[in-house]
Amino acid sequence: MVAAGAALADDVGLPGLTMGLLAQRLGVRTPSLYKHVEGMDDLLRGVAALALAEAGDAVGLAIRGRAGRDALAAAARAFRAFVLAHPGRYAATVGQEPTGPDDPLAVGAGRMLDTFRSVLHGYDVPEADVDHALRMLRSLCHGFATLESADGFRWSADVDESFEWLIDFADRGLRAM
Amino acid sequence: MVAAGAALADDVGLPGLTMGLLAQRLGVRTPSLYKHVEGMDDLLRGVAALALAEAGDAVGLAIRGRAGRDALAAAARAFRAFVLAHPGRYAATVGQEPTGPDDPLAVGAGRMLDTFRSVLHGYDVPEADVDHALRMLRSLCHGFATLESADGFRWSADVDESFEWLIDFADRGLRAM
DNA sequence: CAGCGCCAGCTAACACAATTAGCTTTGAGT
DNA sequence: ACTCAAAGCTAATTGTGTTAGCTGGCGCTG
Repeated sequence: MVAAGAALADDVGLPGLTMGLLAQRLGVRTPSLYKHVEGMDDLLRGVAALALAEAGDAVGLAIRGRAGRDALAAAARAFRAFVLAHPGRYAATVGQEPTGPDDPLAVGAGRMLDTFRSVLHGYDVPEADVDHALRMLRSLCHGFATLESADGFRWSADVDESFEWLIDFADRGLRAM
Repeated sequence: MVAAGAALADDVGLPGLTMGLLAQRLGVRTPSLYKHVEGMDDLLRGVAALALAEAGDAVGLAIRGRAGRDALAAAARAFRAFVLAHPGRYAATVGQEPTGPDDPLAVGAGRMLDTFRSVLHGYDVPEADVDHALRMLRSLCHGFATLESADGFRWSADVDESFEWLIDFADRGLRAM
């Protein structure tokens, strides 16, 4: 049922995700949803956790057997592809605070983080800089993907090309450390 | 009145910005707001336009008289500072599509863009790469600032330090072109 | 100065989303 | 066959956005 909510969010956008619409899509009356979910907030946290887990899996799978520039490019592309394919569920992840360390939300985020950390292993990043580099990669990927999925890049140049350029930029910067 | 809406959004968060609360803060009944604004959507677009204009001014002012690394650092810091100081109104800017080329939203975005373009003038970026570099800078700044304002950086390392590191990274990458 | 019309407020009312309470059905396990 | 819990339903409440239609004040014009 959280899965149905995630699919609906992808279809109609996160703000369009409504209890009534979800119930309708499930062929059920609205109050029945509360037998499965505590409320809208709970649903959103569930969707966010699902998105994080799926995205983490996709990125983790993409870098399997790769290292260095290959791994970075694969991870970035997989991340962007996921956000573009599932804009609604990804949007649910921003602004969610895990309730505790074993919250599915926290473990999903942690796995994603570990994946990017392993990408950095392919570069000579000093230990003290790893956290900063991680945040940089996250800001880049998150910023690009969310701007693109919100139609934030309106002017001319080709967006795919920009993304490849961006991967290249990050790779050169990391190799130069 | 749009200004009051923006201030309220900063106080209570964008989702907390409600017609009723805004009316209350203005000492007026809710329906009276519709004499000044067409509705919630219109209000949000107004807030977004205001935020874009203010942010553009702040960044433009920050780089005055600077060039190269100085300009880049000043622009990035001003941008981040604005988003942190005004999280609500900045959040209103994402996902807004300008209705036309003379929409205040579009001109605000354009001015911001030009400012960053002038920052790039301080580097030897080939003409063909300027758009890509612009998108990279926007993704970096937007991604970092939004993640930070949504409390997306939970783990240890110091966030200010990460941001300075990120400026440095971008500077080195741009100088190496 | 009287009258006119507009601006900005108000009340009443409606639509729709989230949520809760309490009843009913159904199906699995004893 | 009996029990009970899961999952559905209807009815009702609250909160938010929005529209319709009325009203009081204030500047203008005759």
